[in-house]
Amino acid sequence: MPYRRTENVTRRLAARHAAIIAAAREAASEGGMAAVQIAPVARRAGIAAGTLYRYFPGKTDLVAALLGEISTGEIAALRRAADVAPGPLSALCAAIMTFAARASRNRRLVFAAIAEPVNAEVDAARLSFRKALAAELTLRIAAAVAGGHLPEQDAALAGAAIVGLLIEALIGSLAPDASGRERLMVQSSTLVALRALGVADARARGLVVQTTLPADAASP
Amino acid sequence: MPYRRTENVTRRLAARHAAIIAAAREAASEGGMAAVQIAPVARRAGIAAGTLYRYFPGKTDLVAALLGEISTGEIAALRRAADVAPGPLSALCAAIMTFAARASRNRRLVFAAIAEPVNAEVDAARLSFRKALAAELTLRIAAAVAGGHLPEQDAALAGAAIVGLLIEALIGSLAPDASGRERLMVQSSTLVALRALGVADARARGLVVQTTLPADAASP
DNA sequence: GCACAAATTGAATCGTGGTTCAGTTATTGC
DNA sequence: GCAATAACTGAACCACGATTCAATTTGTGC
Repeated sequence: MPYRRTENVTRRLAARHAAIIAAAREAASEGGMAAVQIAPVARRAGIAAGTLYRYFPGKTDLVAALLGEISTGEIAALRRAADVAPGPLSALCAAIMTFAARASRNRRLVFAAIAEPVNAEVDAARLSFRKALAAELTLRIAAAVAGGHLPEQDAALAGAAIVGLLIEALIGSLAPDASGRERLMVQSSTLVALRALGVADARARGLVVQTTLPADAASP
Repeated sequence: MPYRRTENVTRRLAARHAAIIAAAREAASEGGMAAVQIAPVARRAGIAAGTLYRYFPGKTDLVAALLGEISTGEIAALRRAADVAPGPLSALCAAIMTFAARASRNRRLVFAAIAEPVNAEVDAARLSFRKALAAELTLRIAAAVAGGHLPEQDAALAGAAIVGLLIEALIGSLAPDASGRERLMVQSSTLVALRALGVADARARGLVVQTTLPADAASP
């Protein structure tokens, strides 16, 4: 019985799988979801178009995988930042700022992942990213409310609202420049977001200024 | 010289032009931008596909016209509501609530118009809708700030943020039901939006409760 | 009714981009 | 080196939806 998939090959296959997703990510970062096309992505990954189909049954699955990866990464970053904060309110602030900071870097990619429809099937994946994001914030908001740091409110509604607020303020039809201004934009947006949750202005300012994000808050 | 376009014909042509846009609007209301396709729209309008091209040079122009109409209508409604309010702050509140209320009705249509990419050319039209919306709010925010009813802030950033906040809270990955709950959702969202601008909670509640919208605030 | 022009039709055409597959190359165990 | 199997290639194929256009109908002025 000649040929059994050897360790070596398995590793190469896995590497390619990753390379394909990475290529899709690059494409999306540069040109949005519209730029995630089979042929270009395959070329970027250094394989033929047909080969891609040995790794993903169809474009839908590729995009879903990409969204999944992005989602996982963003949520993880957000948690990491929140978990090192001293209290519920500063955890919430850290979570918000982290999302804002990361969205402000990779504008295009995050926007594509969160707001660019592709087709009905992929939309499920996009929705679950949005939901995960909102859910994470909702959790933190609820915790802060429970601790008496925020007024009573519908945490789920507030979570969703914050996501929308940040997206539009930072990436939607945003100020076209923002070079260098980014840090300021992130802080201002976070401020508005905190106010939306009922944090008094003075307090919010203090929180935002003293919040330090983990080193990786804005990278991968 | 037989045949000169008579008054009667002109009227019919104009009616068809309107019928086509109306058909496109219906399609978008039901299935989002993806459902705005030449053949179905033409069928709805009661004409053949080819005929549509005598009214619009291409699909892009049709969609742009649709977006323009929606934009004009929404902005007008928003102004109407704000203009009858007694002061800058209640005008702002009325504007926000009006947008929220109208978006909450025609979810699909407003979402399509504001957030569903079609192609690069149409995106210009979509952007200008978003911008017009944000600009209108920005204006009212600036006025309220000037009058000392709101804390100093970047009105443009705030305007954009409010648009995003409302969209996400009301139509994005929103609660799937909302039947009957709509009125409540609109009020809650408006509350959050006002807080985001720095209106203290109690005051915001008062504003929202006492705000009465013009009769047409939620219809065409 | 007739000549003329505009308007309309809808089937054929075209472009784009995802998907398939017959042929080729790589890998493995002996 | 060889047989057996997997992986890979890229050009051909296909689906979908916008656009075109020759043929037809409708409207106008006499």
